[in-house]
Amino acid sequence: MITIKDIAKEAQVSEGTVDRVLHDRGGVSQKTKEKVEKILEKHNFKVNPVARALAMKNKFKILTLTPNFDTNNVFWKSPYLGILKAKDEVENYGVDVENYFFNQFDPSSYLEQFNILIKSDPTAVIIVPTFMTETKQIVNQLEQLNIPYLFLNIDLDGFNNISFIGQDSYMGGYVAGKLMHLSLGKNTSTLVVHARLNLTNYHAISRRIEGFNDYFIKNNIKNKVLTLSIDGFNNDASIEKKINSFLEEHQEIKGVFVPSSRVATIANAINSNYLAKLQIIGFDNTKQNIESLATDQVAFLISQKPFEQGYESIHLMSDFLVKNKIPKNKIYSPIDILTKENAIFNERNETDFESFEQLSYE
Amino acid sequence: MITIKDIAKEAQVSEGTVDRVLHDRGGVSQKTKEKVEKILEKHNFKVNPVARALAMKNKFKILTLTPNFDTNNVFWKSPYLGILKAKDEVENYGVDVENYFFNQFDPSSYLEQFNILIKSDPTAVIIVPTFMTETKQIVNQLEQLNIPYLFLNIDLDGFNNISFIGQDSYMGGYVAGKLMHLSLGKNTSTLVVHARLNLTNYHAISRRIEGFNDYFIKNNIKNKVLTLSIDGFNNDASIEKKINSFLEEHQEIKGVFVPSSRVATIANAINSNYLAKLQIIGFDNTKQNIESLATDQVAFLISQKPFEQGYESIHLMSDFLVKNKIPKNKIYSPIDILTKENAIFNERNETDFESFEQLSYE
DNA sequence: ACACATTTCGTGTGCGTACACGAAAATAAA
DNA sequence: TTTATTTTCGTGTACGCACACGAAATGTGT
Repeated sequence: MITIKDIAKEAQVSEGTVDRVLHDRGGVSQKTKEKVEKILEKHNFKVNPVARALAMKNKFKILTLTPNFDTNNVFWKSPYLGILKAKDEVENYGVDVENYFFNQFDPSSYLEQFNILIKSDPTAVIIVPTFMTETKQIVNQLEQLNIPYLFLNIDLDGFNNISFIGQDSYMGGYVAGKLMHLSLGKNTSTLVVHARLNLTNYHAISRRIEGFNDYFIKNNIKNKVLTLSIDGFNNDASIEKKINSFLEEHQEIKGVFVPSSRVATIANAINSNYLAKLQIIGFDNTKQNIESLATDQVAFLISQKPFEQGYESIHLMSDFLVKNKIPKNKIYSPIDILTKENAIFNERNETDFESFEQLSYE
Repeated sequence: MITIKDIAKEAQVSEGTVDRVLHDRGGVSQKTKEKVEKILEKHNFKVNPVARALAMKNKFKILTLTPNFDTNNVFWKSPYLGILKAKDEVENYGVDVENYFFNQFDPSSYLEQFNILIKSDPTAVIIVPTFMTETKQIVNQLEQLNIPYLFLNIDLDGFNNISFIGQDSYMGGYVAGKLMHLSLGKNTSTLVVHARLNLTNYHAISRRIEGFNDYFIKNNIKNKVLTLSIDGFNNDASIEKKINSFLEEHQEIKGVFVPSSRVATIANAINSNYLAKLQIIGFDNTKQNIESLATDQVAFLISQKPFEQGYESIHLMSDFLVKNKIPKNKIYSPIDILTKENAIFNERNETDFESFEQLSYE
């Protein structure tokens, strides 16, 4: 392993000079700079990230801005746990991680939390860019301060985010279409249920529906798709009423596609006599959803490894800061197909983390 | 962050003494040992793995023993690539990784390579325990030398391996059964094709078949399962002849289940007029198999993330050595359901690694 | 009491890098 | 040329831990 000292000796300069060249700190004459660079190149020198981390202790601060979660809306817990796990791991590299949360249904809370966040002088930021207009403002500030930022889970175009980590929504819907087709055969009717005012993931949701429909179109399969919009997902009684009367009217419906993580809520709302005859497909491996897989209420879940998304986002950013690794522009999570049987194998990482065991010291 | 120095100060001893207590090196009186331990406990002290790694430079050597691969049998390339990627990452922790390969059809080559490996004085070993008898001998040596070992991909019971990383074969087959059922409906016939003399993964293969059959039994679904054994997979012409004449005889067969990674070979051997009418399901995301998904020869692949298996095995062992993390006894890989559509999203990590980009220095 | 062995512990150095400080060299101003 | 100024660079210390070396403390036998 070649070290800075080796380079210095070969270039007949001091270690300090090599360091200045490496980090472009200036104060080196053009001549010696070139000499050192040539030797660096020749040996394909890479700084030892471990030593660097030790020396840099606490020089980096990654702040995250993600939606909060509660018992009703638990999806965002997974990325958060992933972030926590990664936080533990990058701490020793001198990277500090702190989390800020906002209400995913309230744009002003998004901005507000960002304004608190930015005061802590972050080295880099990871955000779930839930609202378009507000994200533009946020990004403006970040770019002025020269702070790198990464988009998590929601993919907005037209920004200079160093990367995006999340699922290809269109293809997620497309796969859902395929599974629906497999389960039902041709010539059936399916119902798409979504919230009317889902500002949050509007983009993702509509892309999923698009993909779902396209599957049938592109493969030339007849499938009558009905759509039911629901006003928010908070009033269980009204959901029940609405969906069951709709199913009453449209007895031909054999499958239900819920292009969001609220599929368990929908499944629970459906009367059991309808439920038994329906193939329901939805998104995300929340606890509730997994439960409804297990009880055969839901046939398939398309999952996107939210835990890993959070986990990876921190590592990606940490590697960017510590090791100067340039990430890919878009990092697509797997489109996991979950059934009753394979679901438990899928959430391994997350449950492992929650029951994390480690000796307290050597 | 609490350091050894802090502990030493609080215990009114030197750093050296704390170090001796931490590593149980002896030479510390019972009294001071207890005093130090109490303070260690109180602060939940953990050594900084980064500093430890820097100080321990090149003290650890992980050796792997895995089957080799070639163009005909490419499955084992993925774990190897995963191992290579991890090797890069753990190098800076003072962990050295070296790989040894054996012929997975030849027990003596397995033993032979191990005997070469063991001479290099490994700190820990990762093996794919392909042969039972020989593994017993190998493990014997390892345990006498007090060398920790981990099983990769193949799960043998009755050993003191610190962990197993791989798939639950039974459940893999079970999920395959479910997919077959979904594709074909009830009351059909399916064909299970496997090699007659597959010493290699005999255990895994038979567990998969078991799971496959159990799906239909447990869910009370009629399905006539026929079985076709093939002598090795090397003579393409003989495979073609055998399988097509079998399909000729049994026109009722609607699905083919290949409980191994050789599914593409089988699919290629089948005449196209049969092929179009068959649902074929097999295992593993090899290049050939993915290809046959894309061309609609194969309907589903059950994949087990071999790249990640290799990758994780190194990190697990490295964490065990460097950070003294105790791994879980069994680590099950996901049972990934691959289709034409989602396959490309599944192999991300692996392809990312092959086209790995990183600045040469800071 | 002494000499000696043994146990117990403190000090110092190295791992590879970051960065502050100040010295030497080069340049500009007098 | 001398002095002041700027540019260029070398030295030293810190990061937290592992481990070698040897000193101090304790114990043993006479």
